[in-house]
Amino acid sequence: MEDGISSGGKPTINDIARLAGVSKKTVSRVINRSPLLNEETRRRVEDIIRSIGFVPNPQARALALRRNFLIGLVHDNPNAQMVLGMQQALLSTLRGTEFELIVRPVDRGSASLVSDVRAFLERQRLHGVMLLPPISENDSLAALCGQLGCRYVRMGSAMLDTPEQMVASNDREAVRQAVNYLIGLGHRRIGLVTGPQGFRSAFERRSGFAEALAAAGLALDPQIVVEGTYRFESGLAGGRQLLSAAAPPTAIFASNDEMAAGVLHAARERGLDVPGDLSIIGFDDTAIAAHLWPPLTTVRWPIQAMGRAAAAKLLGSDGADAQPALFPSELIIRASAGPPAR
Amino acid sequence: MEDGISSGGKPTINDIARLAGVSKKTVSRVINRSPLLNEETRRRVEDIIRSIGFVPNPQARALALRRNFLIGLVHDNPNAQMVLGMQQALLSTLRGTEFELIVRPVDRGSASLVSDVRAFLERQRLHGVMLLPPISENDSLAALCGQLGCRYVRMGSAMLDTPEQMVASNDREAVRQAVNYLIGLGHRRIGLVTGPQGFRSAFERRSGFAEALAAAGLALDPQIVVEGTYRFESGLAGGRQLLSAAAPPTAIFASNDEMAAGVLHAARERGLDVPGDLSIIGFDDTAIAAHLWPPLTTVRWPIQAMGRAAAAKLLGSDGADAQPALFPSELIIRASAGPPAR
DNA sequence: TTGTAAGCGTTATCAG
DNA sequence: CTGATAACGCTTACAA
Repeated sequence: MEDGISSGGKPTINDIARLAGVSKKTVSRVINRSPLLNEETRRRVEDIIRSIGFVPNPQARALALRRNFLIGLVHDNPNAQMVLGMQQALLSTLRGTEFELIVRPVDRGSASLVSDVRAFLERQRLHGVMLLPPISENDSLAALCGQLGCRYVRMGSAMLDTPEQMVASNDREAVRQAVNYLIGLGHRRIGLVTGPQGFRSAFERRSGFAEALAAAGLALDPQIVVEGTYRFESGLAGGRQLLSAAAPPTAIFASNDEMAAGVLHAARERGLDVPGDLSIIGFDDTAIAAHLWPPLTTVRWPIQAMGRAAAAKLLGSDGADAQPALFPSELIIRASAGPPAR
Repeated sequence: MEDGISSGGKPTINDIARLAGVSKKTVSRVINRSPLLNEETRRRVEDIIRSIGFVPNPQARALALRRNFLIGLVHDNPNAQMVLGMQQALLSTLRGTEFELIVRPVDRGSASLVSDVRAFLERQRLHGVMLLPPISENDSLAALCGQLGCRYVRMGSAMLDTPEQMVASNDREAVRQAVNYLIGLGHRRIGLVTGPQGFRSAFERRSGFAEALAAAGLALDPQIVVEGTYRFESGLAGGRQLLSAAAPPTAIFASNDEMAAGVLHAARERGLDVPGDLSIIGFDDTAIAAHLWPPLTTVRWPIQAMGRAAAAKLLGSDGADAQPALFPSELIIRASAGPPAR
């Protein structure tokens, strides 16, 4: 049994070392792509590794390196679609690497948020974490990561950090475009359902809305602005309110698709034709958007591209710096917005 | 520095041992709730652990135990809502334990599916895995888990395994109820959009459909049965086909909500009133269902309860056996189904 | 360029 | 009941 595999379990670095006639440290160097290694030695060891089907034990590596091969996805997100989209994007980049994804929902309302995350990071010794909005907007969380020596990337609606640790959409600009589109269709009285206060995305979208109106010389009538929660019900309530205003809008921008769906319901309740009597634009291009009737004109942000870039930044592999930090959104024109009937 | 914490890093089991004046093995026993331990010793060690804020290093534990404190979620799922719902449910049970969730999408079409999963399980040495449909229907995968000594729980539309390793809905029964509801409303000609062949859920739902018709003495006319893919587009196409049949149905059961949304579009295209001219029932009660117009009557299965039960089974803690394996679904009556107009 | 010895922080073995 | 001592599989000094 001189050159066999050690008893029972999977082959270890020792087996490879013995078979290759080198020390385990050399095998370790091969695994870790150390540059100071005889090219021939490397080939020989690599051949054996391949033929045996040896895979280094991640637990042992984690212990020795004091660092796990795990990427964390930390979020407290009201938008299931976004979480899942990001997850898919991250995983598509992680696939084929030795990294795995570990998902960690947190409670942004909790007083212990920061200490919870700290405990999580310290325990798991993650290679890096992805922070999704809205907790990505929490600077103490980012500071914590830095302090713990854990890489991080924040996703947000605006640049909140250095480009190396950001993937950002430009919500303000995207909403400007959407509103300009409505103005171009002939709308002069445009209502707004905002997102909840305290969300940066809500702020950015509202700002873009206001800027577009201002640029077109249109007034922002507070009578047709209502705050929502990003949930369907608030869109429904907001829509009812706007449509029962003394001078109702001919178009409504809802700060996300779910609320836009609510506005659409409100329009239906009043027997309004969309887009004939009321144009509606949403934001996010979630699955629901294309499935509504009429299909919803909305803003799509490239979550797949953002997620992949984020993963690349987190892995810190070659070309991580080449990854963009700002990702333009796109107005997806469907049937829910059109020229005003009157 | 006699009784201080060892330099730099976090406290280890050694620090606790020294402070408590016991061996590290004793501390280990306390951590692992060994029964053969002097009660006073235990208290003393526990006090120190608490006061120091010691948390055992999971990487070291994983190495020594050859078993990670991780639960895997393995899926290849077309239904984002389900994946996310299951994730939330699992996490809500894992929260507060030492376990973390690691998400692993796989490709069910791949020839290397089983070996991919094997590699994953062997590498990560998971405590347990949750298998979501449709790959949960793959018996070789389940066998693999058993063989690797990895706990597993499968989610499915029918009992595919022992109750200890199953959380199942009863899709057949649920669809029977849904179709009975349509029959009760007065429908006699009911169309069906099935799920794709090879999916157990599609089979069960179709069976339930057929059984309900048979029980009511109604014929199952193949002219108004069409196979879908569980995607919106196939629902749209299927709806168009059914509605252009020589004798179109007055009601359609779509095997999931996404296809039901497609059927709804098809009805709108023809200017049909729903539910006046056509009743529609879906399955899943995904987010979209309540947001469609009219809100969709559909079948809801208790994914949260299933996920929590699954997590309990995976952890194998007290009461794991008390967890149910079969979870009844519920018909959610909204506005998309009503009495036929004629 | 390669090897030796000493960890990383925990648990298992097997005496006391 | 408790404690030395040796794993677990890999990496980082530090030599050679």
